[in-house]
Amino acid sequence: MLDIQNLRNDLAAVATRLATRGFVLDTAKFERLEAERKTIQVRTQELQAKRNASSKQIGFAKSKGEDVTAILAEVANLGDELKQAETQLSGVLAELQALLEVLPNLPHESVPVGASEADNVEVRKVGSKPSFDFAVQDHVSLGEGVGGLDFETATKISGARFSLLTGGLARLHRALAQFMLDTHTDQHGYTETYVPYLVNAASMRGTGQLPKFEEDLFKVPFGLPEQNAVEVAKIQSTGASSFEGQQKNFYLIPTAEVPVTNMVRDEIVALEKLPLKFVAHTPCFRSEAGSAGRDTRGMIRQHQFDKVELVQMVHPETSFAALEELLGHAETILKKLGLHYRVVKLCSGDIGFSSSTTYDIEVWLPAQDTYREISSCSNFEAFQARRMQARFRNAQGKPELLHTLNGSGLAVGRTLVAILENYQQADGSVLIPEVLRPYMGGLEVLRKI
RNA sequence: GGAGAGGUGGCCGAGUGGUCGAAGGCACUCCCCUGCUAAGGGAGCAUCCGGGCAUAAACCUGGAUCGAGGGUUCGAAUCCCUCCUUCUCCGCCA
Repeated sequence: MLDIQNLRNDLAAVATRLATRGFVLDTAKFERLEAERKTIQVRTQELQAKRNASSKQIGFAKSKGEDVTAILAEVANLGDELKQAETQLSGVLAELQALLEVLPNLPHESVPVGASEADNVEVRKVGSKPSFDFAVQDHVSLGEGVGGLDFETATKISGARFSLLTGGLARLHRALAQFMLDTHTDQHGYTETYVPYLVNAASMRGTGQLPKFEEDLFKVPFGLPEQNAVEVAKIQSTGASSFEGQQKNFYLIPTAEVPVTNMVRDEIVALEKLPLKFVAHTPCFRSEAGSAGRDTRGMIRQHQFDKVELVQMVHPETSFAALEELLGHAETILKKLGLHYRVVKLCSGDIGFSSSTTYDIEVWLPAQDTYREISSCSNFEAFQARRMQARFRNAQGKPELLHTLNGSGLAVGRTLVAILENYQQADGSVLIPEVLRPYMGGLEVLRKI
């Protein structure tokens, strides 16, 4: 969430910066709501002050045994007016909040301005493309060739966009996750974290998935069955205010970013504990709404995939240094695996909703003859922290919003794809990168069956 | 799932309708005294949001917040309802 002070003080500048990411801010609406808010809030607070003063008087008078009927008469008709003002105020505040919640973050000034993916800026290339003196296969035929990659059965069990791994491939998948976790905990100073995969709406709101991107999530109803509008109205007409609590939803996490970052929601972290660095290996669930027809072959785009996620909560002054550091941590994995990749700085039109600055790491996939995203590392500055009220106590002892960052280190499924394609041999077997062999019981190659 | 007890500031904890945003303690900050591994005295010390204010800080002033939401009342931390959540015991369970 953006700082509302920012919008109040310099609405035009905010609108201009949001425009660079293709977002049109309805400034007229904001100004109207803000003006309404101001008058109504001032009036409401005046009425409240009046009521509070009178009530205090009554208490005071009563304690001295004086007659209070005169004061009581005075406040008698204040009630309705106040109630009306309060209702109006909460209505305007809710509207403002709704407007604010769907505003994306401001791109950092260092972010290149651009409209789409095509305007992203390549930062560096690391390693080089492997050369093959035979016709390369893609990961699907390689996986089926060495045995253990089975989309047909996955489709039977669940449907499209799921995969099933068995045997050596399943172990390689596990080996990758273990290797990544070990590297980040042993060498990069992250604390390993095991987190819930089902989270509540407040957590999704905190990191920015809700309210705007509900259709991208898997929602799991829990508790009482969902009521229809008529039933809801009936329940509410009985004066029950608890309707909300009787039926709720869980959401399957689309990334470990959600549960891990929300660890600090509504917390005030001691200064000396910063930076907080967590790593978690979790499955991720995405509905992939709107991506029908894209990447339908293979493991590139799935409803369920594993990812090792790096999350940091840092002092605002160090967040951009932390982003570079975190990006380096993700790159380390690719380097150790001997995979060729490039780092891309996303342009203003391509960065995610909550992000201020994002680097993507794209791994080389020979069969597709292209680079594919395998990690995304972002600094959210205070955007998520403001939504979550995640703070630290600064040197002056005052609570201040943290900066949050995260990045994939790495997407496990796509790393598996990259290894299959980059380490393939002429005979259809796949070499296992050396760093993974200890995790594979010493196995050096996945042989074609 | 059943029974019971709780949820109050950074932490502990008092508070059953009225000068309560909240005693006391711990921690922290500043000052004084004393002097050397620590003691005494004093002061300050929740958060968020408005208005004064076009702007940073400061200041003045108002409002909201005692798990959440709703209700009763001139007035709610306190009474009522619902929900969430923690703990203890029992049951069930990987």
